[in-house]
Amino acid sequence: MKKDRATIHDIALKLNITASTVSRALNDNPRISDATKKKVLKVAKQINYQPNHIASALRSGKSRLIGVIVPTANRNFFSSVIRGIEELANSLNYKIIISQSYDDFEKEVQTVEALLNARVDGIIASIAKTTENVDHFKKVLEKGIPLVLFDRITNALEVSQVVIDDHYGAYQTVDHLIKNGCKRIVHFTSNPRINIYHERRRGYEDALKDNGLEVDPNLIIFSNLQLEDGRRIMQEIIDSKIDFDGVFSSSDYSIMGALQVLKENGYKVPAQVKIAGFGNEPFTSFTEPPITTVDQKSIPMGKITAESFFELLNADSASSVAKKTILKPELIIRKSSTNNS
Amino acid sequence: MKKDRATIHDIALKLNITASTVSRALNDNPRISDATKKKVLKVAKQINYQPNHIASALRSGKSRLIGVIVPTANRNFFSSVIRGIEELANSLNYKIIISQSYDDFEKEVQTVEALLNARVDGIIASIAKTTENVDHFKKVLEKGIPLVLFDRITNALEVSQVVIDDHYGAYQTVDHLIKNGCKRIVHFTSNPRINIYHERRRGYEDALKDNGLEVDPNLIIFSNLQLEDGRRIMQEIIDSKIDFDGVFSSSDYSIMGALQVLKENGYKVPAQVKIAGFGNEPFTSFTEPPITTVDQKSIPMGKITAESFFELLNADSASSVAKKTILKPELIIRKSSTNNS
DNA sequence: TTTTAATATGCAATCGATTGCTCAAAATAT
DNA sequence: ATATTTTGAGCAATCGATTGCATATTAAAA
Repeated sequence: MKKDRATIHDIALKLNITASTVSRALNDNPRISDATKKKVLKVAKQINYQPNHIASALRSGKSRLIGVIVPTANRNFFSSVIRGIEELANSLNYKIIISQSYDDFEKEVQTVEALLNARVDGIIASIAKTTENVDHFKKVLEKGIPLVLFDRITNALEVSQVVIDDHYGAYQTVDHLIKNGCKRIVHFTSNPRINIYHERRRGYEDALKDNGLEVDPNLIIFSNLQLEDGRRIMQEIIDSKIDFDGVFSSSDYSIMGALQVLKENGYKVPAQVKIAGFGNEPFTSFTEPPITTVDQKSIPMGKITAESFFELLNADSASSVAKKTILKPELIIRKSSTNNS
Repeated sequence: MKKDRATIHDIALKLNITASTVSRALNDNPRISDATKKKVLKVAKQINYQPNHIASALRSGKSRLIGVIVPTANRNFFSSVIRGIEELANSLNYKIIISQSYDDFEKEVQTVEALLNARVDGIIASIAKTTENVDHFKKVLEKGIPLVLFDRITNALEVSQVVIDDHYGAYQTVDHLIKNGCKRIVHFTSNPRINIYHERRRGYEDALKDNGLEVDPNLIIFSNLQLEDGRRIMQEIIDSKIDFDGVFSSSDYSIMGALQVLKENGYKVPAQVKIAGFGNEPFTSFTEPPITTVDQKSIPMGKITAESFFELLNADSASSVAKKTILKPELIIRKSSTNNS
């Protein structure tokens, strides 16, 4: 069990040259002759040399690590985005450190700190639900480290951002529900300080108005949008005898809970109540009936997020090219919201 | 936009002491007086000093990074295990680098290599489905770097491992199906070189035998166990007119596909066909009927995996304490497999 | 043949933190 | 008052790779 790893000095020793030459040979520096390069490569392979990225990072100041912060990797949307980021990053010889904030502000702050100490070359993040203050991200910018936000963004920061047009997605969905006969549509939403919920709600309201329907505040319910929240809220609405014939949720999880409760209470979906969620989580296609939802274009989002990141990374810090990319989401119509079923 | 980060030398300069002293002060070394320590701490805070882990890693040879390789983070089981690992790791001041192999052998090999180059202090992994050769993991061991495997393990390696008792889980499930009247149970399985599928199949066969039923090779179907595989296989079985009254799948995804096809073909579940999956993915409780499945105890598994890892890390490399932990999974009985529905 | 220009490599400093060894000053013991 | 400890810090090397600035050798030009 030999623990010692080969270094460029070991190679140098064997060939009776200096470490500098070895280093240059390995980096394909034109100042080194092909003959030497070949010899170096050969010995490197022979003694199983593996570069020490730590040493290189210290010297160059570049760790080739990117910190990625998501609320939770356990969601189709986030893991797809991560995959998109990872693909581009890996092809450019970067590794990503995935960290989860679990939607907890404190954890997010600590994570940012830890990533900075690990000397990541940049950070890509989607903000936690409970985050109301972004000083920790400001610190990142102050250090001149590239930062790109996606999906859960904030306007308090001058950074590159990638989002979908949440207003559009919600508008399309609600318009679709109305076209299918809904007149009293309940809306599940969450903390309005979070851009995505705010925008989706605006889309909901605008669609109602444009179709000559009234916005009834009693139909707009705030929660954490988990499955249990959907269940609880749906039951409360049913119990309160409020009149409704549709539900549009900002999350697939809470609409799932609502669907369960609706069925438990004998409501026919979509005959009596039409419903739609947001996020296109895979399970929405497994339910009975399958649930209409909005696809967030996670793959392109990951790709574009990574592209924006590397653009920033390669830019001369002076011309900080903070730009906002907005993708169009896609309404996925399934049985839960249509008449002809 | 100042990019320069403070170092211990900056602190030393301000206080007219040496960097060594600062370093010791920050590490609370007893050889430094309290007065000096206080001054150092004060200046450190004042100039917003943040330790450079890279430099420290180079010198100490410890990066305080743990590489975690999973087939995909986009699965409830894996993300739960990751969470368990992360919690313990963070509390000990370690960060984890999560990498996904996407169940691809080549990617796994590259990932291991990349993690080694990043000089992680150890690796925790669940092996990719397509991996048939574990030389890349052997290399990890040869370097004396702690390696712990969970769930998808291999016997070709002398390392600490954490698994559930797959045989037990499968046995319980199949026994349950039989007790509920099934006599011809189809089994969806995958590559038998992967321990979990092999064990689950053994459990399936043993349960049949112990109940006086025959093992019919025609009922054992190999695939990748994705949803589409489940759909395809189920349709093929139906088309082939093979007699069956139950399906036990080694994966929740393929049983989901099977359920869809069964319903599309007019089969009543569970009245005519009883089904059960494995994994307790959240969506199994959302389906109609909800699907009986096996919970893999992901939270304890993550915790125990991390514990085993740190045990190895702290052990004197001589007494390598490779140990295997086996957790009991839990059968979650739902409507898809019971009579009284 | 001498000068100039390429070409190939070496030297030594550097990145920031850590640590074994040395040493001066202060405290205690004889 | 001298000898011995104890305490607090400094010096310099180290981790492994990189790089600006020589330098030696060879080739081409004058």
